[in-house]
Formats: sequence, C-alpha cells, structure tokens
Amino acid sequence: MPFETPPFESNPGSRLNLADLNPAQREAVETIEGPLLILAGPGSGKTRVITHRVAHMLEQGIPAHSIAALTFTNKAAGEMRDRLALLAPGQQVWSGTFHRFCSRLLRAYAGFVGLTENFTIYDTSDAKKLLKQAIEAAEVDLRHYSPDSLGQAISNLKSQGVGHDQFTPPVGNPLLHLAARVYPHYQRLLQSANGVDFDDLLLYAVQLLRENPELREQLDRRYAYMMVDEYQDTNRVQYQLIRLLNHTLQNLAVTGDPDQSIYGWRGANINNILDFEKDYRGVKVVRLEQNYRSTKSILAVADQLISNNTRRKAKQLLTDNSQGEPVSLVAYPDPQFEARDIAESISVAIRSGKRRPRDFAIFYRTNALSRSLETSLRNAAIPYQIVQGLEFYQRREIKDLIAYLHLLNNERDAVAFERVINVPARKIGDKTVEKLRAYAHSKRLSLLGAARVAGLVDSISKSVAAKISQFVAMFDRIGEARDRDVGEIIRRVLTETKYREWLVEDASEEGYERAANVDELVSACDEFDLQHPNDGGLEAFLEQAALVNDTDAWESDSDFVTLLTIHSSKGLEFPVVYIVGLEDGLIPHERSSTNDEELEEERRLLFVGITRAEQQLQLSRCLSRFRRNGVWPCIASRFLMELPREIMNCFEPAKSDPWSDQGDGFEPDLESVDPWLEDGFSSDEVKESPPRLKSSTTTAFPRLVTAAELEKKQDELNAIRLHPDRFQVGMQVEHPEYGVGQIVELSGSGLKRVATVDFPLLGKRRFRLSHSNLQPAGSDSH
DNA sequence: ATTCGCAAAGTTTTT
DNA sequence: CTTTGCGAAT
Repeated sequence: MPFETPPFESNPGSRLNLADLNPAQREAVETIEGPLLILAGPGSGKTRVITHRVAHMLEQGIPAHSIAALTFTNKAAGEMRDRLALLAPGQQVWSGTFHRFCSRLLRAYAGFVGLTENFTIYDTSDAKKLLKQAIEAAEVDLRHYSPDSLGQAISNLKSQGVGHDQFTPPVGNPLLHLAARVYPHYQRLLQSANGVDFDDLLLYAVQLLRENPELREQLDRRYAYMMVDEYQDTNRVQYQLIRLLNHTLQNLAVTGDPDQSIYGWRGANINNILDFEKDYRGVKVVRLEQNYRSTKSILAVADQLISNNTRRKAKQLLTDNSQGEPVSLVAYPDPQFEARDIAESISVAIRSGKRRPRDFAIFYRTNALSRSLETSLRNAAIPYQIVQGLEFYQRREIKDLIAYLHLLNNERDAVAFERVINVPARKIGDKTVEKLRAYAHSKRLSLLGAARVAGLVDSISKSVAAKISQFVAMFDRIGEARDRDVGEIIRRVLTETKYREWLVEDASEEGYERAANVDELVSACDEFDLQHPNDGGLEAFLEQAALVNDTDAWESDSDFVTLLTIHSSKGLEFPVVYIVGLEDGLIPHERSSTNDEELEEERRLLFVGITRAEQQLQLSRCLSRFRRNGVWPCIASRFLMELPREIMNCFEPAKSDPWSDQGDGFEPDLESVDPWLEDGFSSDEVKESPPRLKSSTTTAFPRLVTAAELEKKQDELNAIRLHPDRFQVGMQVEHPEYGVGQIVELSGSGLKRVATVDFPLLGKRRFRLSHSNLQPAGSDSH
C-alpha cells in the first residue's frame, strides 16, 4: 500500500511540527481520508491548517500529484504554494482557482465541448460585445432592460449550471424570458469565436465530466485528495464540479465560514456549506473557533454585529489575545475630511516609529470611494498601493494590444478582430466590418478568414478591400513571430502596427501616459517570459492575463499602505484597519438592501472587514458626500446601531443627529438641485478652508474632529435642508457687509450651491449659500 | 464612410 | 467626473 510509508524518510526536509497546532487544528490536519468539513472562524489559522494538512499528507506518502487544492483567488493559491514550499520543499501540489482548474481541463479536452484548445477566455467587457450582437440577432425589445441586466441574468443561469438549451423561463418574469431568447444566440457567437466567458469555464467543465463518465472517473482518481477553500462562496456549478470529482473517492476537505459568505450576488450558495454534512456520508466536522488574529475589543464588535444575522450557525469568537484598544467610531463632515484625517493619523504613527506603512489598510465598499483617500495619502507622502483600482488589463491601450495577441492565438476570435481591425485607424469602419461579418456568417468563415478574401465580397469597394488586404498582410507578418517569446511577439506587434507612434501622435499628455502603459505591458511580457522558461508561450500568457487580476499583483511584502474593497480584503489581515463610508446606501449598499437575505450578506461583508484587523480598528462615516450632481447628507449605516457602542470610542456628533438617529425619513429634495446648471467654483468669493487637523500620539486614533466642528457642519446642513429653495434668481437679498443686491444666477447644489449676486455699488459677487450670511431682503432673520 | 467633437447619462462587490 | 452614444463635418 502506497500510504504506509513511514513518515521520517519520505520527506527529510520537512519542517512540519504538529505540536504547534491546537487540538482542533491537529485533528483537521490528521484527518486525511473521507469527507472533512473545517468550519474556520476568522483568524483561526485556517491557511496554516490547510498547508500543514497537505504537508502531513505528503509525509504520509501520498503523492503530490494526486492532491489538488482549489481556492477562490489566485492570491490564496499563491500564498498556499509559498507556505507549502517552506513546509514541504520541492513538492508539486496542484493549487489554483476554480477557473484555472477548469481552463486547464478544457484545454486538454476542448474538442468534447466544441472548442479547440486555443480558445479565448473573454472577460466581462469583451463578452458584452458579443452579448450586444446576440441581443440584435435575437431581435428582442430591450426597452425595459439594459444589456448589462441581461448579461447578469445569463451569467446567473450559467452559474446555476443551466445550459442555453436547458432553460425554460418561469412565467411572469420578463427579464428571464428575454434572457432565454438571447442566451442561445450569445452562446452561438461565443462558440463561433472559439471563445468562452468566465462562467463557461465552469459550465463546460461540468458538462465535460457529465458526458464522459470514464473521464470523470479517471480524474476522480487522479485527484484522489481534494481541498476546497472558501467553500461558503461556491456557486451551483462549482458545487457540481466538486461532486463530480469526488464521487468515487470522497477524500474531500472543504474549509469555510458561513459568516464570511459574501458572494451571494454572483450565485454563491451558502447552503453548499450548510448542507455539506447531508451531501456526503460520514463527514467529520472540525470547528476552529480560537482566534489568533484580533484583540478582544475588535472581536467583541465583530461578534455583536454578526449576531444580528438570523440565518447562521451560532458561533463564538474566542481569543486569548489582549483586550487591546477600543474600536473607534467616527463621523466626519465629508469624505475629504475623512481621508485627510486618516492620512494624518497614519502619518503620525509612521513618524513616531511605531508603525510602518504596510501595517495599515483602508477598506471601502465601492472602488469609487478610493479617490479622496488616494489624494490624501499622496499629499501626505505616504506610500500606498491600491488593489483593483483601474485595472491595468482593462485599459484601452492594453486591451488593444492584447487583442492582437488573442487574434494571433485564436484566428476565430471575433471580438479581438473587431477590436484591432481599425486600431490604429485604417479607414476600415463599422459598415465594412458589418459586411465582413455578414459574409463570414454566410460562408462559415471567421472574420479574419473573410478579411483574407475581402476582394470577393461584392459590397466592399476595391479601395477598402485593398486596405483590408494590407491589414491582413501586416497581421501575417506579426504571425511569423507567433511561436517566439511573448516579449518578442508584443514588440513585433508594436513595430508592425506603429501603435505607440499612433498614441503619441497628437503629443497629448494622455497619449504619453498610454504609451507608458504600453511600455509597462512590454515589461510584463518580458517578465512572463523570464518566469515561464518552459511552460510559457502565447497561450499561457493570455490565460494568465485573463484569469489573473490586479488583486493578485498585490505585494504583501512591500512597504505600502493598502487600499482595497472589503470584498477583496477577504483572507488578508492587517495590524491597523480603517473602514470608511459606513453609511446607509453604501453598507448596506442601496442595491443590496431589498430583502433580508441581501441585508445579511452586507452584514457579513462588514463582519469580514472588521475581522481583518489585528490590533486597531476605526470605523468611520461621513455626514455628507458628493454624489451625482451635488452634496447630499448621509445617513449612518444601520449596522452602526448594532455595534456595542458602550465599549467603543465614539466620535459622533454630540447632539442628536437629524440625518441618522431620528430616522424620520429625510429624502433629498430633488427640486433643490439644478442638474442643468454647471457649478462654477473658481471664484475667490467661494472659499473652502478645511479645518486644521490636530493630532496627538497618545491614543490609537487621535481625535481630530472636534465636536464644535461637527456641530457647525451640521448646522450648515440643517440650513440647507430646512430651506432648500430659499433663494431664487431675481430675488432681492441682503448681505451683512455688502448690503442689498439681486440674485442673478444660482448654480451647484447642496453644500456647494452658489449664488451670484449683483450689488448696485459693488457689482457681481459669488457666495456659497452654506457659508454666507445671505438673507432674503426684508425677511425676519432668525 | 470615417472621424471628431459634444452632450447625455450612469456609477457594487469579482473570476 | 467619467464613459458612452449620437450627430455633424471632412
């Protein structure tokens, strides 16, 4: 029997020491055979358990190639690989994301699902182009729904494991009826382009295993031991995949925490983990409840918050860590203030020598919230890295160039063809492409194939056909480099297309910036070549580019403050964490508060954020925020009311807060906003002097907002709220210094609402209503 | 037929 | 404040 090898000699380089583990952890590590459910609370050493478990399996003589570990993100897979390299040097255990696993599988068996091995993986924006064509082809009436919502619907179907030919829409759901009509067209377009979207990777893999039992059995045995991380975030297809691969041999270990399930919106089914014990027979359940990460103060807040969820298995968070400092809860006047204050406290802590930049992280609900934080950190000269800002691979110039590579790798790639055919501009426009598309469709050719014979297309003029031939000739010259290093290929693309020259043609600043990005892409290609001397090549690079995102580029080793969404903070930990924007409409997000289930997911999201913090945590919100066309008052997140505020440091407005605490339903008065008036704010009369930041190093989060400042800001908000339309153009107003004048213009909105007043003696002056003492002339001032 | 310029509208979370 | 869509000019 292969598994009875004595542990000592099989792996002499091992650093494995099970004595480092607590009893529950050890039990998980030592359970190798059969289904195992590891319920791991935050900070309970889950990664440690997983890696030790694999190392232990290897010590027991289980061959590395029969172990596969599926993770949720590349980041998690990478971390596991790194830690395993320390515990069990030189052992090649497969670890990666679901999508990568499926992609690998499909490359090997592409023919079974109607693809060839060089298929293209489309990201969401590429897929959207095909979706739009599909919508046209299906001739559906899209008056009531956006293409995006249709795409969402189809994506949801796919993640439920529903194929394009298996779906009957339920009666009375118009969106799904549309989806049912568009879905087959969309799928046909993907197939003819030899492409897949993200969901297809999983769906096709399941289809492949279902239709080929002998292959399923073979793979089941090949990966005799499987581990799945973040099992609470798996969706239906992922669940099916796991079942298919663990049918014969059920040596399956899943880890997860129902309280950290935050991907319901993309089809994750929390029942997958709640029902694990029903799905597999003889499941061993191990609970890791001891928290090694956070202080008692932080855990108390997290615990109190999550206890408001009803759909959960009650669980205590225990720690032997110290009490630590109380969690701070701060209300700031506005996001700029919030950002400045946070940057200031970080700066103070760094300068005092107590902390380094990498000790800090700032979380927000939506990416858009990162802006003011970036500005403040930059102004404070604090090094920071933003995870998932504007993604590198989403930039236009990068997508353009990668499209050339895609077309090189997969000549049927219609999206890539349409992207590159006229970039740089070659006077081959939409109309021509449409003709090519029609011709290609009728002759069953790819777009590039049609382009090769453009002269045969009647509707295309000779001169345009010549331009197309020129393009094809150029493309084929690039194609000669197809089998070279990726760096060489991309250089070939650049020299042949003169893309870089085209970018800087107009000598615009934007052009140079884009050119710099192009250079960065070239370096990325070279880097890839260096790192993949043997398993490289165009196809591998493209797969990497499609499945690796910027989150994975996050460097935990470098000394930066980290900015990221709460979602992408999962699995990470930081000594000091700030979570900003805790306002109603953000957390819970306005689009996620329609029912209790979504609300509970939002609560879990905040729970995840809170439990990332090791030593210090500050939660903050703003009293007003710039949104759409003006400044709007913000209501505190309802979750804040669920926190144990008596044990927290609260820097909330002193008097009762009309925006949050009374909750008497202030609704922004739409009529007080003039969306058609642009706001001109360069006038010197309109000045904004931010309150000076004070700081002290005595407390964890020095109190930088004084109660007086908050009150003042609030009075301003009140004034606007109570008298949204006190002023009108043509009205006579009185200014304490300048006297009486007439309003000639009103612009801006909210706190930035500005009146231009014409004074008989002084001429025109501009005033910000929220700051000035303008009164309607002759009115009884209060 | 293409390109350029302006206006309008839209803003969650991710593989 | 950004991106997308449409209309006019070349």
